[in-house]
Amino acid sequence: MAGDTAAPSAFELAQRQGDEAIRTTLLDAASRLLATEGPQALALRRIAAEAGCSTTVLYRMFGGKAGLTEALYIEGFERFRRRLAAVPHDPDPRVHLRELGLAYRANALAERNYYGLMFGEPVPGFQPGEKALATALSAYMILEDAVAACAAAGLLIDAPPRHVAASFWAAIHGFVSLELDGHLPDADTVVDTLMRGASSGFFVTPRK
Amino acid sequence: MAGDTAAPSAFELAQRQGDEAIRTTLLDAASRLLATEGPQALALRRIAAEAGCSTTVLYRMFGGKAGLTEALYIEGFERFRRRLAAVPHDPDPRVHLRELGLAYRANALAERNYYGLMFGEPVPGFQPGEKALATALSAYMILEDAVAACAAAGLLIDAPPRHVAASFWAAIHGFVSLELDGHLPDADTVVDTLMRGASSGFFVTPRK
DNA sequence: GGTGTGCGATAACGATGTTACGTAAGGAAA
DNA sequence: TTTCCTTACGTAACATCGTTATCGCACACC
Repeated sequence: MAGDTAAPSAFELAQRQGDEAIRTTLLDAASRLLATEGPQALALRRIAAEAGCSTTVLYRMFGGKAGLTEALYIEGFERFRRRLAAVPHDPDPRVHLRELGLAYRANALAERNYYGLMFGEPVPGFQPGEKALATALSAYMILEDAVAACAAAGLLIDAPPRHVAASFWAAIHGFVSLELDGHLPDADTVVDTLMRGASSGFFVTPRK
Repeated sequence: MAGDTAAPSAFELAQRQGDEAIRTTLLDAASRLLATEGPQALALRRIAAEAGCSTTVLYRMFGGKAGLTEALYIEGFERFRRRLAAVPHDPDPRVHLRELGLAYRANALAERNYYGLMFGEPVPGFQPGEKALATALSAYMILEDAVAACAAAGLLIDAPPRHVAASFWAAIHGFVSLELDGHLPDADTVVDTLMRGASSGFFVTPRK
């Protein structure tokens, strides 16, 4: 009959373009499952079925679940870094830092399953490897640079800028974690108090 | 021969004292496994073997893995609350709040597997129920009361004390989370900067 | 054209949470 | 005391998970 050949799966299409296309196709399927159904849906059989292939391909591309999780971890931090890098530079470095904090929160809320993968531990045995931690660091550097800009402008308290950056990161990260866990019912208003506290806590008013 | 009766297991000993003793025995075994080997070791067969019984008892006592996880979650927050409540009350409420923050960190470091269970999500599908969240809230209330004491002493900035308490919690919680994840190599010095920022950010010097 | 190499699907293995089944024990009623 | 019923427990089976072994097939290379 006419309909002898079924529609080619995403995997079959990618297969003609080399391993890199296969890899991104699988990663896309996994990413979609993570975003829409949460980390529970990150089962290898599930991902393979979604892409239209068998789990063997996942082992060839990622070595196993740990490798795939790490790839998603890196992808999450990449998206994170891009979002932070896209925040426009306000002339006032304090304002820029504040807007980075708000973008941090917005990104975490928009892709909470990625955020959980990056900072929670929804995949039982997973520990990020060297490359994964480097990617995380590159995202964090955007925050640290913003704090360094504040320091260069003489706006910072007398403390190592790196410690201030880590403290600021801890504050916004903790806030987001609690919010995602449902511990902060009125998070929208709390974030204002948090930013106010960070402003008056880490900054000094420059003597003109 | 003489050695006909083997040594009675922990479960058999508890069995003679009623269901409550059985429950605490199983919870003790699970708690020990969690503390020493991490959440990976929280397998029902493993816990049952440790206590000397079968998994059926776990289902009768806790209804399944979710119920047992919730019991451990509550136990973790209970320990947390007790530790925070044991912090001596410094006359200066600001000092008391600071020491609560340090106790928060110390407890998290001492029982990091419990902390991961409470704030991470190492058991794939687990969501805390109503009673669990209430227990968590009672621990948090100690922090909120300390902030309220600061407010009563006229030491707080012009913001709702509840928002200040939430912000303070977010900061120390985020710091601990990052430290446990290995993102803060020099955590010991960062905590000083964080506390300094919180002090000058959320407090005002009272006008005598 | 033969040959080998690697890729992918299928199936099996161990471990997990969960459920069904059989059994023994203990108490209540006759 | 005897009988019966309820309850508790252990064993075994089932579905699902990550992982690995096996087999077939297609393509490339000589």
